[in-house]
Amino acid sequence: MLLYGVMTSCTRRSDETTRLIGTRLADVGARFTRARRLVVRALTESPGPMIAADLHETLRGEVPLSSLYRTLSVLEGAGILAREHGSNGVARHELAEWLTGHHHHLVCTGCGVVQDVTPEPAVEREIVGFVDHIATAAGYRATDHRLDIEGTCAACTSK
Amino acid sequence: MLLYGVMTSCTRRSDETTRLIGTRLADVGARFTRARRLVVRALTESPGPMIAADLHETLRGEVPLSSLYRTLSVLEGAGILAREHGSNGVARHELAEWLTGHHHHLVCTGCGVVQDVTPEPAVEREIVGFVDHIATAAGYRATDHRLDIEGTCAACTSK
DNA sequence: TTCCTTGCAAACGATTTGCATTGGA
DNA sequence: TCCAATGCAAATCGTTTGCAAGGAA
Repeated sequence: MLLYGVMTSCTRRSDETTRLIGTRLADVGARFTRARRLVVRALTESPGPMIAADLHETLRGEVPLSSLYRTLSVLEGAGILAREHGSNGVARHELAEWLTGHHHHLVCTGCGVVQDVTPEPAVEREIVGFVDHIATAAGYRATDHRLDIEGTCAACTSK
Repeated sequence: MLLYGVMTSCTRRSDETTRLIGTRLADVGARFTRARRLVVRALTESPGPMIAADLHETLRGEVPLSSLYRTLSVLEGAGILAREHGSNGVARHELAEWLTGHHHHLVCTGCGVVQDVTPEPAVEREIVGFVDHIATAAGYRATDHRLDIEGTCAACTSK
């Protein structure tokens, strides 16, 4: 069985996640402020990474853009968020994998939505095996990998 | 056996590649100008994708920045180049896969160099299988995939 | 009280575009 | 010849930062 949309199905654990995040912030001498809670919550409830503009709109004026960017920067510096860049170069933000679990991304070329996918453990093990094989053969020591799958989501396929 | 650095080992075919590119440009009503030849050559000789600033420097004043960007845009519009975005959001450019063959990227977290890797066919087939499996299970129809392997290259590992 | 955080406005850097000029088929 | 391509300067856009004001421990 394949799990996807991990975070949305884990909201019952959001208080535990919140506690972990508070601790991590304290570790780097930062506070768990209102804006930071709002951003973490929005990302926790999202099925995939979000860009700053989306967050800004979702938080409807609660957090001005510059503060939002600073919030994202602090959370990333604390290792709570991860940043990546979509095909247009705009930064996408999501909770780090130590909070969500390791996962990959399905990118719909139709509507642009990005969705998390967690392969079943056996599949992920195979992928890791190939990644190590490829890296080793090229003289690299692999530390991480990112698999983006492009395609059309169910809704866009039926259009 | 693993092949990597595909393009550098294929320079003997660069005249054929050049012809294909000229044809493709003609198809979209564009000319194969000096600047476009220079950019294509630089990318053909590179072991991996390049950012605009690198190209600008490599072409040492031969092509002003704005023209370089327009050149990249035209070549991408014609399907000759592909664009992706590194961890800092800066666009990286490379020849499209119909010219280079399908490949993935090894990203060195030490020196930032990005190198092409072409897995052996059996490995690539397995990867495609997993990609389809994962996409299908989530209701997507996979059309493409991108695998970025992060790690440390031989030089950085020994440092 | 002491820092951390906020919000506004201004600065930045990568990329794009208007416009007059140049150049290639 | 004629339309595409060029190059400069100015404009965009996402993102970052200086600085003074506000807030939590």
